[in-house]
Amino acid sequence: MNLEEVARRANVSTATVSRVLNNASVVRSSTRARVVKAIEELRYHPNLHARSLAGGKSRTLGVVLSNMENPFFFDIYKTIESCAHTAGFEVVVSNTDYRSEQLATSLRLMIGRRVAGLAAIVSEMDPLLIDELSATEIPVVFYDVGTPRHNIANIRVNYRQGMEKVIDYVYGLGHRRLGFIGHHAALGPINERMKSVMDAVARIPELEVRTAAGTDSLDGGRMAARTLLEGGPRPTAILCVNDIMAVGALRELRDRGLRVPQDVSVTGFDNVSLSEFCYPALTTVDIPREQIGRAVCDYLMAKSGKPEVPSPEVLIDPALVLRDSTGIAPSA
Amino acid sequence: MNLEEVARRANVSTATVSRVLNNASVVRSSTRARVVKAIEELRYHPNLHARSLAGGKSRTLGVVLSNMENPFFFDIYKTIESCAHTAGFEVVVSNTDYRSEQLATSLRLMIGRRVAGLAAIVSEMDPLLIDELSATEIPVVFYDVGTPRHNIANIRVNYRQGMEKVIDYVYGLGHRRLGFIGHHAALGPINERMKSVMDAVARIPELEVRTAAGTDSLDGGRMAARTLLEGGPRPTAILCVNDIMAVGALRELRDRGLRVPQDVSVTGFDNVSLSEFCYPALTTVDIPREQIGRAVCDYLMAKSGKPEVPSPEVLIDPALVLRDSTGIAPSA
DNA sequence: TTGAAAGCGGTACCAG
DNA sequence: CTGGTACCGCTTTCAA
Repeated sequence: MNLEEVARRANVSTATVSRVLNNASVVRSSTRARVVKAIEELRYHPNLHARSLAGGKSRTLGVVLSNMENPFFFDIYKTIESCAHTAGFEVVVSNTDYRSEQLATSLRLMIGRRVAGLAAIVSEMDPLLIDELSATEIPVVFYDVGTPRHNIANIRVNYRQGMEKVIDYVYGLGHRRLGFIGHHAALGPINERMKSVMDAVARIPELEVRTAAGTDSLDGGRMAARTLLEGGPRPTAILCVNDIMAVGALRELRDRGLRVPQDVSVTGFDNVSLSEFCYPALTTVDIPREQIGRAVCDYLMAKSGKPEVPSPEVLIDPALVLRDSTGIAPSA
Repeated sequence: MNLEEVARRANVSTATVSRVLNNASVVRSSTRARVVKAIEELRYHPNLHARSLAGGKSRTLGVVLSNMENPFFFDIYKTIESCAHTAGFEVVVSNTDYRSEQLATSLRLMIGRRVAGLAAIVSEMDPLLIDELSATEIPVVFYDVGTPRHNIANIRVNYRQGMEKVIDYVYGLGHRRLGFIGHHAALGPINERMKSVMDAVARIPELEVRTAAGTDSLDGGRMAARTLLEGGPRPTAILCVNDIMAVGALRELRDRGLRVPQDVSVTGFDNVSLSEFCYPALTTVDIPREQIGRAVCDYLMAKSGKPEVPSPEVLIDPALVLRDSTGIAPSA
């Protein structure tokens, strides 16, 4: 089923069918009616591959995420999608599961699709891949990783400042023995998140911290908490790299008969919706995911076509959100 | 950047470049090396649109979901994706947010992409859209909706049986005044889910039930619970259409100082991971999402190409999962 | 207002 | 083993 069949049935040329499909206003309305009729009768659906091949331009944004299952990423994605849709762009998404090999695959897939713009909301980034992207003419936005380059913009959150707020806060509550739960990708010493925690702790000599890692999931949080609780003196406050791991940690504490926050305080990060629905509601740090998504999307769509557009500046100082999972350190 | 430029640089024809790209084994290794070198130097990435246009076949599956944010849908998607990937298929996904207009858009998008197979894991389906799909030669699987047709298979879960189990269980615990929380798409009297609940309740004359609806989200569950609790005599058991809405309901009950399960029992549905991590852990019904995803994927990939493949039979009798959110009816 | 035809970037068949 | 070339389905001048 293609243009030609439609054209034949409507007694017009393929050019004309193409015109009504793209509602060029030049078509006489009687002709248009005939074509529309043929299209419906034939249940014709234009081949999008042919279209983008012939047209040259894309009107599709690519979004690559580390873990769509984590609402943090999903919320950003959702914002990008709705923002793109209202502007008449499509969005195609891909998940990396924090695997750098999958990242390469996903990114190349997007390049192959000749997306109009590419958002990489991922934790890790191979410099060679960045070169590869930079060589294309596709506008790219990275979140929280890498540095600006040709056609590559960056948008970041001041994770460090957020972490400092958390640590100062629990310190103020009398906590001295801390635990930090991260996912594997966030726990290497090279990692920005890890460094932030360590540096923030190092500012205060009385503080000590032990770390543990799991997968970026509810269960990963539970497992990491288990490791933490079985691997040495019990921390009085457990800081988590994000909310879902914190919810996992809450579960483990509950299973062990430890009360939150009376026995152990817990903090999350991101302020995803779940952080308010779990029990106890999580003290966390708000990362404005909508703002991030909007900035990414606006930039990519503006850039798509235009040569130079200012890089979006979103280096936010995230705010602490106090809820019920933190309290005064026990026996303090 | 295209085949021709690569070909020129490597002093071969485009046909040969195409061959090394598709690793046809016929290419002399010295030639191949030259081509590979050119590809890398030029940072060449094949245009996937051109490829699928020329090739004719697709190796991409389309997945359309009502609400990716609900882990129920996401888990199915994830299974399909991993299943497809290991078979060398790509997956492209689209969300409808329960909006039938968006469903039409999504489905047409998939048709336009000439996907090799299409999974529609959605709650509602316009018969006209089904006709439209049936007219294409794309193999389609619907979940829980519609009936088999040309090129259209169906896969369903015995929701009714699951609901009956829940109701019999809470009845056995002495509950007589029930509340049911659904999302809007699941609450019309035409809806299968709604009917299941009503019929299951009707079997037992002593039972009465009030219903409320919200969006399919944590917050929707909370709001629906609020409606239920403010709109009449308090139910002693609140049955929810799925787990995330149940978690939302738990929150509302907590806010009102009602203890679960001492004052009110709550049940979920689906048995998503969160149901085990919330507090109290939810009594729910297990829907084998992996099995569903696998069946969908296997069918579509088998069908893609072959003319007739048996329709996947997954009419499961889902199992009740007892946890901590249900108990004996108060003052019973 | 409409049609003819030249691509868009690949694939695959047919020769050589 | 390699090259030439006819498509794949659509868009887009250029003429009529």
